[in-house]
Amino acid sequence: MKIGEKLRNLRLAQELTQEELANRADLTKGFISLLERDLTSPSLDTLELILNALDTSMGDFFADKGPTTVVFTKENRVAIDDEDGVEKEVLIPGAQDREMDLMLVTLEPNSRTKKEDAHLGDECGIVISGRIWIMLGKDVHRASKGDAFYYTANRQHWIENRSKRKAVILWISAPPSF
Amino acid sequence: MKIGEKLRNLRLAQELTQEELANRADLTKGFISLLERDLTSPSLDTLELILNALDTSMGDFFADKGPTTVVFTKENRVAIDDEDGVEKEVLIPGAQDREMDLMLVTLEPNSRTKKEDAHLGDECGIVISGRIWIMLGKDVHRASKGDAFYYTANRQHWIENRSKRKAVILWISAPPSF
DNA sequence: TGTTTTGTTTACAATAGCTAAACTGTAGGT
DNA sequence: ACCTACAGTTTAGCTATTGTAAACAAAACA
Repeated sequence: MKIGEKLRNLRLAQELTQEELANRADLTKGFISLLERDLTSPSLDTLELILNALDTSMGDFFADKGPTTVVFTKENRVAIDDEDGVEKEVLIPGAQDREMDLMLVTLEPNSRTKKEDAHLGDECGIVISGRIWIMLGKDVHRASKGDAFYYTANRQHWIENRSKRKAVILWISAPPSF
Repeated sequence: MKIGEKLRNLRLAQELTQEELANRADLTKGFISLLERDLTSPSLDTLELILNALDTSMGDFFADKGPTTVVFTKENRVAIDDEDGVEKEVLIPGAQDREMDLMLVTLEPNSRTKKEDAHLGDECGIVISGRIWIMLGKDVHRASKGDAFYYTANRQHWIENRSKRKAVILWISAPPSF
């Protein structure tokens, strides 16, 4: 796996020499040189030392790069099938190569989204209007207009609207799972 | 670094035996056993093989765990100082241990947010009302009500409202950087 | 109880991971 | 032009790590 360029860019961004980084990480500048040119590979422990010295983490380091399109208009939205009474629109299509996925979801009264199985990553969002019931495994959480929500998607989860009014939410998943 | 428990949980979640995972990753079940009990450490290439076999990625694997609080009401919001004419509210405080940060930002006409330096991670959001100008280094992107936006925060960036009407946006950062 | 399945253990070999030190290229000062 | 300092590169070498093979142990099943 090629990590050299990324490491070099991070080091330069912090205005460090190979020797300075090596000192911070308790390594040698020769090794840093080999790493940045992908002529060797560090152990996990060593990589962690280097990333700590660069004020970053494994998760951030391995997060995929973002795309070039910045603004996505309403025309870009892609509707996704879901349960009856639920209208799902991906606001930023092609999320496979992105860190997050943004979705606008409208739930008619007494409707619910498809159940999602546990997966890696987190989800969050905000209630634009109405009220929702966030189902996490066996746990139920209620959120009203203006409330935000956040959870790790390590249990089966879905969202219900048990009220008599339409609910609209903005739903974000990192990494994309929708 | 301890990755054994995480690997085991991922393997069990996919209902694989150590031998099945080993086969998928072109390794031996003995090695999987050692890994899951943190009695050895894989090389980066080998870890990548294993994570691919588990349908995940380095970024996801090393992403930090999420929190337990799920719903955040308006009372939880925390205002953040910014430039004149800009009102910033973190919707989910305590984002240090989360994958994403959610912020509601109101920009009065002819106002702008503080400039943020380049950092690791991505940011996205949606324009709730009004219009914004997304400044990415030297690039300018305009977004109107209903538009979503997404970018990698690898350049200095901030948001302006160059219109004569108030703008309200929902702004997400992964990992949190606000 | 016996068999199968799954996980653990360990000796071992190959090589990866990292160092130390010398070398190279560039920039700046005299 | 020469010298020095700085930053990066290169390479020989060594040790510990990485990963295997095969035997053993525990758990599950019939």
